[in-house]
Amino acid sequence: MPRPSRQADAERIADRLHSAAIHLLRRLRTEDDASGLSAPRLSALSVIVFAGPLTLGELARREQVQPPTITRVARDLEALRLVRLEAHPGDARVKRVVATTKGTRLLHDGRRRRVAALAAAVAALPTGERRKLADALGVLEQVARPDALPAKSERRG
Amino acid sequence: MPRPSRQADAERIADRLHSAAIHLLRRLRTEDDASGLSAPRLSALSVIVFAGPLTLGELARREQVQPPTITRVARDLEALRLVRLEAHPGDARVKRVVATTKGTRLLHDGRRRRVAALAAAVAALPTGERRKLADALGVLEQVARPDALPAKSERRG
DNA sequence: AATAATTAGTTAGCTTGGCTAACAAACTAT
DNA sequence: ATAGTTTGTTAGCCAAGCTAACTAATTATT
Repeated sequence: MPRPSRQADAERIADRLHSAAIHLLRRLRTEDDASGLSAPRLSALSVIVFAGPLTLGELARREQVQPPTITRVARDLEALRLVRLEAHPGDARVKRVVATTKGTRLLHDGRRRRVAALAAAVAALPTGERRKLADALGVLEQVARPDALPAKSERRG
Repeated sequence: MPRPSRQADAERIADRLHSAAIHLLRRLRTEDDASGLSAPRLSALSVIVFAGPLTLGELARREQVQPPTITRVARDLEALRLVRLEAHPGDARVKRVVATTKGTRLLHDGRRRRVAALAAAVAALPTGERRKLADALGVLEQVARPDALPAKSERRG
């Protein structure tokens, strides 16, 4: 058979990636009960824990959602005492989100539990397969990043 | 540093995969406008198109959602004339979902558009990186399949 | 200094897509 | 005939996304 064009190849990869991501998350969602946190909350908490204190706007951009969505997530996480909302010194418009000890602890425990089932499946893979997955993670993360997309038809590199 | 245990390795992979999947889908969701179909509808339509006519129950299992969710998705897709709901010959309880020509066409066009941005990012990758991604797709799909996960602590194989 | 423009975040209200509980209809087994 | 099972629907809830419209605070302009 003729070698598929780079474009066709990329589209096939993108399509399968898309589909796999959908099914992966559906599967993981069923594990939510264990951690007690939904995927978006867990994701936001994760950013707060790992990316240190940051403003709501920064968090919204990181999470690729609109400001009102972050307002609610932050409020909910605060009600659970997993984060604190602090005034920004020097700019009274801004609020900073900081993880509490409880939040940090819950993140690690909960997240581990949440991915436990997936981790088990990964651990059950033959070494070669697991290696393939590990090798692709960097690219995957890069491709999943919002700025990975060429704006319209630029960056044709 | 000491080589991480297989378990720790698997957990780290699972964790990053989880995170990447979340961000990937968020990114893709913003492309929804182009196709006019949301991710769940597109996914369901895809199954209907590729897995041929199937019953609502089968579709629900495939999509890993509960029956009422599928009822609604099917109703919406039918309202858009993308699928038809037919009586099952020989069992009046059952409904079969069949893709219309319009549905099949829209799937192919829409899905391509939907993943276009992702495909562009993939196409922009250096060949080696793109190869890594392609190599991991099979494993990724396997891991994303619902039965890939050991139920509780069974299926340790 | 006053005012205009911009920025950060919130509130209100809508939409989609999950879920459970309770049900109707149809099929199957006793 | 009747009891139980299976298939799908209806009703009603919740989470999490969005836009539009707003307040408060900062920055820029006159």
